[in-house]
Amino acid sequence: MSVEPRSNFLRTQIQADLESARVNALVTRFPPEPNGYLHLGHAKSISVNFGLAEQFGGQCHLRFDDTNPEKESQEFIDSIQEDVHWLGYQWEGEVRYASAYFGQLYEWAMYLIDQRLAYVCDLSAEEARQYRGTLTEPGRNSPFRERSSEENRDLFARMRQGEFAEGARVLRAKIDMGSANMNLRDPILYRIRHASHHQTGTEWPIYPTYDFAHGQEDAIEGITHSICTLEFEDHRPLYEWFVEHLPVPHTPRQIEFARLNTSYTITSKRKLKQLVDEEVVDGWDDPRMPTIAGLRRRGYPASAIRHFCEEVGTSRSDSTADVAMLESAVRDHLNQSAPRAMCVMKPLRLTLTNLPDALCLEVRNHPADPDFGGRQLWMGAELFIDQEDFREEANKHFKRLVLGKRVRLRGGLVIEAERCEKDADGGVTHVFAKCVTFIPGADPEDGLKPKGVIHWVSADEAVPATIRRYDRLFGVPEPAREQDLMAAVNPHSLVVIDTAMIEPELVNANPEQVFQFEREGYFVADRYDHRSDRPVFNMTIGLRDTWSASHG
RNA sequence: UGGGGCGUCGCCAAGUGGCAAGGCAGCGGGUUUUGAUCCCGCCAUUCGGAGGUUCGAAUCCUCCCGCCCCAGCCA
Repeated sequence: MSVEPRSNFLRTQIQADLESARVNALVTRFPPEPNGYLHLGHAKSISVNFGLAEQFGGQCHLRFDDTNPEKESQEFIDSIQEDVHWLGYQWEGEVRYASAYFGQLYEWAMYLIDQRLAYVCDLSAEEARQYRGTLTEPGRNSPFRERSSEENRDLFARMRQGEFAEGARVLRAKIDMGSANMNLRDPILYRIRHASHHQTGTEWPIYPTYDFAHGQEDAIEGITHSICTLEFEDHRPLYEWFVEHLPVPHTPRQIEFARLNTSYTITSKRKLKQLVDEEVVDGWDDPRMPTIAGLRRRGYPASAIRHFCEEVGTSRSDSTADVAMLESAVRDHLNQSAPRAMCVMKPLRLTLTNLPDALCLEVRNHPADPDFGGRQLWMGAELFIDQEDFREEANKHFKRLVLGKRVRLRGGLVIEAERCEKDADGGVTHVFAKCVTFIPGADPEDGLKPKGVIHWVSADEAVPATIRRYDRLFGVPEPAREQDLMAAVNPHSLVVIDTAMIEPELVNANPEQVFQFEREGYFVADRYDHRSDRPVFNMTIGLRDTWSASHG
C-alpha cells in the first residue's frame, strides 16, 4: 500500500547536495504559525518535510513560527502537535519555537545596526507604504535611513524596553529602495507590539517579522533545506541576504514548491472560519472539513492521506489535484484494512415463510484476507433488507429482489420473493419470500443461481443506529473561485439517517474504527458521539459505484 | 505596463539531446456470495504556439501567447 517514492525536483536536488557533500545530512523542518487548525495543504507540507527526512535518513523539526502573538494561541500549538502525530510523524527532539530565539535575533539586529545595515524608521505605516513605491515605480529612501549607529542602537534598545507606542517606529534593513523586488526595499525587521505572547508573556514589546526570523531560525537549528511554498520565492534573495550578512552558524537554503490545491475543497483559513462561524458545519473537526481533524473524524486513514500526498507529487507548477485521487487512496487503504459488516439504511421487513429454524451463520469479516477471521450471525425468519433492494417488478438489469425472482442473502440462503404488502400510499411495507436453499452457501439444486446478492440484518438482533452520510461540501470544482462561497455549499452534504439497523456486534466498535458496510461504503464509529447504547457512524466514503450513476 | 515563477493526456506528474513513465478519472472485457475488490486490455505520432540549431529536440536558442505570485508594521 505504501507508494514508491517517485522522482521530483526536491529529491533530485537533495540527492545531489548529499553526493556533492554540500551537506552531510539532511535536516528539514515543518514550521507552522500556531494560528489555526492544520488542513490538507499542511498535510502535504508535512509529508514533504518529514517524508524527505525519512527517505534520506535525516531529521525533521517541528517549529512553531510564533512571531506574531496576536493571532496565535496554545490551543493551536496543541492541535498541531496532535495532528502531526496522527499523520504518523515524529519530529526530532523537542518542539522548537521561533520565540525561543528572540534573544539571539535581537542581538543580530544590533549587529546589523553596527554594520550600518539596519536603522530605526519613524515613518508611519501609511507613509512607509508611500515611500515604498509601486510595482513599476522605485521607492524613495526614508528620511531616517542615515541615522547613526549610536542613535539606532539607542532607539532600538528603547523599542525593546517598551518605551514607544505600537506603530511609532520599526527597525528596517538598509538594502535598496529601488529594487525591482519589493522585499528588498528596506524590509521591516521588527515592529512594536504591546501584546502578551503565549510563550514569552510580556517579556517582549517588539517582535521580529517573518523575513527577519525564518532564515535565522533555520540557521540556528542547522536546517539544510528550508522548504516552503512558491509565494515565498521573491523572499529568497532577502533570506539569503540575512544569512550572508549575519554571523549565523549554518547556511540553510530555501527551496520552494507549489502548494497543494484539491478540487471541491477550500483551504483558505478565512473561508474555513466562515463555514464554522456561520454554522454551515459543526466545527473545525466536522467530517466535511478539509482540516486534519475533520478528515480524521471522517474516517480517512492517515496512511491514505500520506499516500495521496505522495501520489500527487511535488512540483513547482500551480495545480489542483482531483479530490477523486484522495478518495481513491482512501478506498484503497480501507478496502484492505476495514472489516466487513452489514447495515440496512432503510429497513424493509422481510419474512422467510418456509424457514424451519433460525440458522447460525459463520460469516467472513473480509472476503480476501483470512486474518480478519469471521463472526456468527443469526438468520431467523424475520429480517430487514433495504428498501432499495426490492421491487415488485424490474428489468433484468436490476440484480436484487423482485417478486417471483431469486436473490442471495449475503452469507446465507437463496430466497425467492412471493408477495408483498403495501401501505395506503403504495409503498411496500413487508415482503414475504421463500427459501430456495436451506444450507448456507449452497446453490439451488435446480441450477438457477441468483445473479444478485443483497445485505440484511436480523430483525430480532439488529440494533438501531444513527448514520451520518456525507457528501462533498461544495458542489463546484473550484469553490475558492466562487464570488459567493455560501451559495456553492452543497445543501445535501450531510444526511442523517436515524432509522438504520446494524449488526449487533457493531455497538462494540471502538471510536474511530472503520468498517465496510457491505454494498454501501466505509463507515467510522464517531470519535466522540458513538456509544454502545447509541451507535453513531459517519460515512467515510461510499464504495465505487459504476452502476447507479447510469441506471438510477 | 517592473520583478519573480509556471505551461507534458480530462486531473496530477516523470522526463534534463536518443523510441513520451506512472497514478487518478474514463472506456471495453474477465473473475466474483459486496453492481465492491481483483485481473486483462484501451486511453499524448506529441509536450502552450511559431521559428531556429542538430543526424536527432518535450529537453538547447529566439520570438510570441496564457496562467500564478509580489506594493502587510501577516506568515
